[in-house]
Amino acid sequence: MKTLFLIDISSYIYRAYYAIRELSTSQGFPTNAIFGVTTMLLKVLRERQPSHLALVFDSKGPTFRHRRFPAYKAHRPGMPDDLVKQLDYLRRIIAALNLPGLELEGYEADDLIATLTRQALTAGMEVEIISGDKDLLPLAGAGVTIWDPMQEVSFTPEVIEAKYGLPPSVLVDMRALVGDPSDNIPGVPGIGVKTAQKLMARFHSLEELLAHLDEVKEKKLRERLRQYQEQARLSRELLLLDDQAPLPADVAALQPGPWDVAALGQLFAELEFSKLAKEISGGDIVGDFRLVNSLPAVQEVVAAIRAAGRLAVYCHSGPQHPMLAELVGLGLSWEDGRGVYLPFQADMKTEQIWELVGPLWNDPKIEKISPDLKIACLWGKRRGLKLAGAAGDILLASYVFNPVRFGQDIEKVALHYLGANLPQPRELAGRPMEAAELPLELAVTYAASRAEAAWRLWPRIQAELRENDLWELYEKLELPLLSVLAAMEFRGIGIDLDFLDHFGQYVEQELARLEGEIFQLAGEPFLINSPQQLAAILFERLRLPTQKKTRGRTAYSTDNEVLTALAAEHPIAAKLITYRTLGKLKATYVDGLRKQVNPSTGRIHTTFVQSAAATGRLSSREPNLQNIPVRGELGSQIRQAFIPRPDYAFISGDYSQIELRLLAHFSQDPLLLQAFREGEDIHRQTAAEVFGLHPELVSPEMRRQAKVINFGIIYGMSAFGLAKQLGVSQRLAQDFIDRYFARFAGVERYLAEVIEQARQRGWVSTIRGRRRPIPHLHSSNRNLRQESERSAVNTPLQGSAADLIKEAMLAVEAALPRQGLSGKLLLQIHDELLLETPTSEIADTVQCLRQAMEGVFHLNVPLLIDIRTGKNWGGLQPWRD
DNA sequence: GAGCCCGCGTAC
DNA sequence: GACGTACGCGGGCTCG
Repeated sequence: MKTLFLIDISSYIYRAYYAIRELSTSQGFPTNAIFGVTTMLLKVLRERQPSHLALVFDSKGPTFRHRRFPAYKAHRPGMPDDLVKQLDYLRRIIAALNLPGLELEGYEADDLIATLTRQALTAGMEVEIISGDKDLLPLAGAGVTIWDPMQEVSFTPEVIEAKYGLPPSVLVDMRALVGDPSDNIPGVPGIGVKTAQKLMARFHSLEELLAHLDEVKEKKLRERLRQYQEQARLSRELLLLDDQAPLPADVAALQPGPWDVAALGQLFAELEFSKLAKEISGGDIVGDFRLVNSLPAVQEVVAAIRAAGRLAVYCHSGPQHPMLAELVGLGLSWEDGRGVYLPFQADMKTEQIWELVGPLWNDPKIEKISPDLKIACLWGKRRGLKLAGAAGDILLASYVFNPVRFGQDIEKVALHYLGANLPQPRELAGRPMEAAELPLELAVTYAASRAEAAWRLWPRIQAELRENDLWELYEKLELPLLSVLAAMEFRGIGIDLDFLDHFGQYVEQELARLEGEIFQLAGEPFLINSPQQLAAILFERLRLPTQKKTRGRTAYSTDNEVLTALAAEHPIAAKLITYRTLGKLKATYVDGLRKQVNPSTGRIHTTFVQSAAATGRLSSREPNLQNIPVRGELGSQIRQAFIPRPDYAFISGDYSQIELRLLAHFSQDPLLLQAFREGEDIHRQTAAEVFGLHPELVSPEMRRQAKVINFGIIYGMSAFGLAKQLGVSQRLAQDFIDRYFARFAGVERYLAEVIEQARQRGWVSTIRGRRRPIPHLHSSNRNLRQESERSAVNTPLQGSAADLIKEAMLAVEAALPRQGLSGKLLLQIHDELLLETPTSEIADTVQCLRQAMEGVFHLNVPLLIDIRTGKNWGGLQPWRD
């Protein structure tokens, strides 16, 4: 038997809008209702595969109920703007899904559903109503069920009877007694669900009840029913569904048609519904992907690439760094729709392949494109090749266009621009699998499709960069930087393993000792590293006073702040703090670093990720060398394990207060400018201004407070945050902030301008024109809005600092060889560059570094660096010229 | 056992 | 709820 599915679409639009957490595109366009409704529709189509279906809409104008009872639904507020905006997209998605829709002026969706239900039953069909609305429950009956796919509940007459104690047919009469304030249906005052259920169980209908009112024992109730009987009748009339709406009686024609997959893909891409886009994309990327496994065939490929003059590359390997792994194969593409795969594991010798392919790497006339050119550069370096003609890094370019949308994920970029699904290893193999382990024939598709996608993506992304004034940032800064980063990763940094191991042994002993003491004090052993178990010990067993909840607010926090407060209460707290510190050192920095040492070189090769941070900063991973401890006696021991090559020394150049200097530059605040121009200690100067003292009278405590205030300004901190940080009252913190802005009025004005501009155009920018979308500045959610304001304030400062140090890296790396110096960049730690240089060249290298870093941009204040040198990273000493 | 989230801690 | 940007560890949960 055929089933007609009737979808109460209007109510789902509202429900999705209110039920789904704030959801919008990276540009701030609200998408929560679109997403919710689309997900629901796809779920219905997927799970029920309906042959007959209709989306039923409410009519826009007044209905017979409004004419009957003018107050009907009178208190309903109009549709929120954020929802109105989404309707057009929904209309287009429904059109692309090719689903029939019904709407009739003067009728609510419920009436149309009732009418269609009657028609379908007459035509011998069953009906499934897709709705989450109670109003439709009376329709349930033989051949009619109501299903809410979002709650996964199905209402049959039996379910309804079990839930309400009444058959569906009586529900209307029951609700007529209760009324519905949200729709202004009056009902009988003083009668609730319970009473109404009882009455209906006894009398079975409103009219029966009114006809036998004498039989109602309770006097008050009886009188109320008598007094309000007309109102109850009116309520029933309003609630009763009209199944005689003048619809064409052709339910058999309500059939879904074929999807317009291209249109859907385009819509989902615009809306940034990457998961949905993937779900509907007719399938994997299609193309002609060939295995090339003979040397003559490789020669033909090379010739074809030379003729094309451009080459897209995908380096197929495991997830490890190129310095620790082997290349499995190369995916290559030089024309739309086609790609080849060169395996390094089958019949051909790796050396022979590289002999043929290497000249392509070295040839600047052949432009290179890749999802990740830095990796290609590194694999080349392993073979002694220099990657020339680097042009199109897909992930990097996508990041420059929008640093927050896709992460480092070629699959998402391809889906967005090409509407194509790049198959994952598990899709190809039918089970979870490491990419590098894929059997040859699957590796061909995997790698060649990625190269081919990069090939087609590049012109698209390149055009987008040019159209948005981002081309220069890409071409002049980020693209050349990737080669510098590759060189830094390739060099790695030396590690004194003996030192690290000895330190590790010491820490381990200390940990064992502390563990014993902690168990003693706790009275039982437990997992100290488990916040859950630790909280149980502290707050239940030891009955220590609880401090605060965790961020999820599910449990009591045991973080450092809490333990510090507890230190006054119980000796266990101080030991836990030390245990945590040491445990972190051991697990993350001793053991973690140990695992990353390249056994053949004794060096650590981090990966600098150029497309990760929303502000334009780099990040570092496996291992993260940008968060090696520096504070504390024990922490700095870790830095001492980092050493230069024999007869080399480390040089570190550290921008002094670069973000505050940028603040002075952007805001043009006279006092801040003056402070930096006079070379003052900026925190002391701030303290002098805020506390109204002569700088020489500023105490160390005042300076410390001023430093916190300065950081707070950069981060958009509130009085609450400042108070917490300083350990003063919120009132006093607000007072500090007020006095700061009274003195540095230009700063206040600038920060307000940044937010206002971001509000207007939806993004903020940095000194080199990098952009970051700030989507939620108009949000009605205060948290989200304030979070956006803080990002808007912080990003131009943090991001401009990132721009400048990146430029300095290019300058240093170019200047050193030009001056015949062999010092090399090893690490970047956001505002610091670490180099190693032959001991004999230290002085010259320092001068070169200083010039490069300080000369990178002429701010309205001096841009200064602090230089330190030394024989390990932990013991660097200030350099004196 | 893999994969994910949480709580926490490290850096700038 | 309340300070911006990252990454990584151990515990613990879910899922297969």
